[in-house]
Amino acid sequence: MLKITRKVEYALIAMRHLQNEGKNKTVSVKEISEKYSIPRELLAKILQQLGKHNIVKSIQGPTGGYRSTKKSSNIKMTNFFEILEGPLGLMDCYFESNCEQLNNCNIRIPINRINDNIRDMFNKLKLSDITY
Amino acid sequence: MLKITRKVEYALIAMRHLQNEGKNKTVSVKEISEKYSIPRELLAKILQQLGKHNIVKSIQGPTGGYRSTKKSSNIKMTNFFEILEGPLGLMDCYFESNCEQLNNCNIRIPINRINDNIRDMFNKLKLSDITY
DNA sequence: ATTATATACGATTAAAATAATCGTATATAA
DNA sequence: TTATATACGATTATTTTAATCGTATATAAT
Repeated sequence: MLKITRKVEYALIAMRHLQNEGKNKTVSVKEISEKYSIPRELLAKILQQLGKHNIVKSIQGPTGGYRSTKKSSNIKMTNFFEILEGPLGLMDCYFESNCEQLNNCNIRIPINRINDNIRDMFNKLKLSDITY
Repeated sequence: MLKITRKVEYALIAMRHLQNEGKNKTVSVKEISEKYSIPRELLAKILQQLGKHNIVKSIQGPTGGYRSTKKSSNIKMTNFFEILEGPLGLMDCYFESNCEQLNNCNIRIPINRINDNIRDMFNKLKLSDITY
């Protein structure tokens, strides 16, 4: 529990790489996938997702690839995670609750309180805290 | 990602129940499993695990069941989680590293730093923060 | 003593979530 | 025109988590 997924792991590795190597050059998925032994197609999809949300910019065609766009110190980790993994909560009922047990669930309130703390923490944490 | 597992969820529900109802009486797995619609065998195993670590005390035979033992304000959530789920880290290499990529992994250090923060947070958080 | 009702626990099976791959389309620099 | 890049839906494989099963043991009540 509380593990980050490979998807997020790969995304972070790629972002850090773009941050360091990709300042003034575009970096292809191939280059990153080979350097860090990440399945190419999977990484491609991850970067596409990040592209849709303007975390990176894609350039097509040969000599194409990716660059980071926003200043990573502006990107909250909560956002970053949720782009890749959807709503971030210890339990699903933090966001939506079609849970049948809901009525006699006795931990919902305290768990949601803790969830707020975790979200606070990841709101304060910026992508740059990882990529620098 | 970052979700608590059903195992932990069930454990917390049971602990809160023991805390409230089980002050002066033993509570059977059956009672808890029925009240909260938790699979009985699964809950049994969870409580057995907690029993081994003296978080609860088991009494066998008819009229038997469980009681909570330690004061829940003394139980760190880190411990509680790790009894049920093993080492608590965002990535496995926080604890052991037979990871081949390790050399050219570029996010290990920052991720581990964040992990320390999360562990700090869950060390300060006590079971009683959830069960009261 | 016998019975009914509890926990103990290893082994197995089922279900769900993640990870990886495949196939086809499109963009574009050389 | 060709080679090399991203785009993306669909499928398959793998791993993790959840649930169940079967058998053994403890013990209170009768």
